[in-house]
Amino acid sequence: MANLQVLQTEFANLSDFLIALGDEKRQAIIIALLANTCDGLRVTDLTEATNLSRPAVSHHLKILKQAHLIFSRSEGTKNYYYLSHNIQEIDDLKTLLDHVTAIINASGRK
Amino acid sequence: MANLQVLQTEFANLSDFLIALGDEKRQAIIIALLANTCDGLRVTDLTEATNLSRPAVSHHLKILKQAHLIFSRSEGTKNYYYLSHNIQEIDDLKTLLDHVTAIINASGRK
DNA sequence: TTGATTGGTTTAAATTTTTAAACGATTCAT
DNA sequence: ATGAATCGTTTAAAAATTTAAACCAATCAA
Repeated sequence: MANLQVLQTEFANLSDFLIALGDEKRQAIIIALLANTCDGLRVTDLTEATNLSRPAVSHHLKILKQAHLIFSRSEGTKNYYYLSHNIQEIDDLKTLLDHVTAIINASGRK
Repeated sequence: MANLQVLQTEFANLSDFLIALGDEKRQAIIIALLANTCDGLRVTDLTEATNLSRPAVSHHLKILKQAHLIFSRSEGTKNYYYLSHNIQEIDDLKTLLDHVTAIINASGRK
């Protein structure tokens, strides 16, 4: 039924995800990871792909990880970063968008 | 087919929209507008609904307007703000999310 | 016309975000 | 062990965002 209280909660829960997706640098990281989902990419790979410094990449990876967009695997000193194959937030965001359009349509018709 | 170039364009075109949606203050404005889509809300209404100052509300309204989320109508000195009833970006964002999941699923299966 | 109301803008300050330099910890090869 | 390589962290600086105070323009009522 999507009342406004539910909507507010959905919005709040998706803030980190939306902020993570909105930044162009992080979009570049996501796209680089999308291009290589087989064995993961390391920080140095991503610095080349994005023209960012290593600490900057590391920082954005942390934000993406907190937003549950990526995860990582360690082999010795090497860390491989992947996109999560099952991103719950994608479905949650679609649900939120559906709720918004439902409310807009309902009030427009009354 | 959603290759990566297309995806990059889709991402870039939605940056403003995603950034606009990610901020909690703007979420509060959106929710206030969702609660009243009949005759619109004025800046002073929104300052009460959000506990923001008038310049802050004005600033966020500008960002929301640039993201095509809202529009306004003037009656004399009074400006009424509405949610757009037809937000193209919502459909665009859903398309983008579908492309992302399609790519993730395709590579996970290979 | 005068005074009051509404609300956008500008400037500057405060806050947050982003970045880089330096450092530290761990692993691997020799 | 020793040296090299990988990469996260911390600190501080730079950049961007957000906010408020003050100001200005336009409209309306008297």
